[in-house]
Amino acid sequence: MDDIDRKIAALLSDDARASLAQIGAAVGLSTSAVNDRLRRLIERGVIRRMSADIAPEAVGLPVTGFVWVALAPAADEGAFRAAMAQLPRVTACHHVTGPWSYLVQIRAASLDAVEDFLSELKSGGWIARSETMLALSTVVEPPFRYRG
Amino acid sequence: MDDIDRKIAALLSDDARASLAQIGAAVGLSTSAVNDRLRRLIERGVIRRMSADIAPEAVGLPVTGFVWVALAPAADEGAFRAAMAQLPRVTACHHVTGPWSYLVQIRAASLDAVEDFLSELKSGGWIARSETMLALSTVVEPPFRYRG
DNA sequence: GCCCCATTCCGGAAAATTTGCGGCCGGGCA
DNA sequence: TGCCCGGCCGCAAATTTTCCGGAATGGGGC
Repeated sequence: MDDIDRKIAALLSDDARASLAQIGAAVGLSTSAVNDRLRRLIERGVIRRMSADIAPEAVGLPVTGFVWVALAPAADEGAFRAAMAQLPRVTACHHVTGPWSYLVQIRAASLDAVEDFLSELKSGGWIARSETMLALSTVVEPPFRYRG
Repeated sequence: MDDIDRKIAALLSDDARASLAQIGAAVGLSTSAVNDRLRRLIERGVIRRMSADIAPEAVGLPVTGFVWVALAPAADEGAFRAAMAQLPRVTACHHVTGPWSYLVQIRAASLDAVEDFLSELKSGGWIARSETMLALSTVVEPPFRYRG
């Protein structure tokens, strides 16, 4: 994990389709050397995947919501996590410090869909309390992974 | 933007290195047809980019922080947005509903680095008030784009 | 019904890229 | 000095992408 590896990681973060020759030219290595490093970066888990960043509006998911969740005292936290990990509309879910236990980010087709999501959370018996905020506009956004 | 396009988008979200032949086999099209559709998806902006998802810990950024920001009344909001867009440590920034104006997500090398970020925000004169929460653990996370 | 146009598909050839070697070089070490 | 090992290079084979022309498909207009 030297500077060249970091530069390769940054280049591929920007354009995962860059050819080995292009990368090699940028970092001063042959295609073979770049290929070796790339293989090692993937093996070591430095590169977790190559992913297409999909425009959420283009697939009918224009709404971004943030849901603060306080888990119910009796809730099965493992099951909650498993459920969040499985839902394709959940784009992020973190256990956080502060008054809430989880911060869940979702992408949805409409405000109705956001409401449906909250209903599911409640009827699942997981949450004691929640608060939802919507994104009005987005300045910076990580790549969106469309999971169908 | 039919079902096949959506399936291609989903497949490439999962693995941007899948060959046209593999995708073709999955959706029942020839490589040429898949190539046509891929080109159009990119042209139309449905696919915004192909990106390598980097493990943040592997590049020395183990800390995830969420900063809720209330902008100072006199703050230049455009400049604030431009600054957020430019900072490589800012992984997300949304204008949101609720008591705060912005939600800023960052990746940092340490708690000290988080503090430094907050100091910069304050000394920039942008924020009236802020609250920071840290991620204790992560259940779901979008791809991380390493920007150097 | 018929023509025309646009769109999307296909197969195949050419170009580009990736992959899989063997060999070379330089640093660490006994 | 001599050996070993990691990392690099160039080259050739295999794979993939790109770039055509031409064939189906599905409306619109007459």
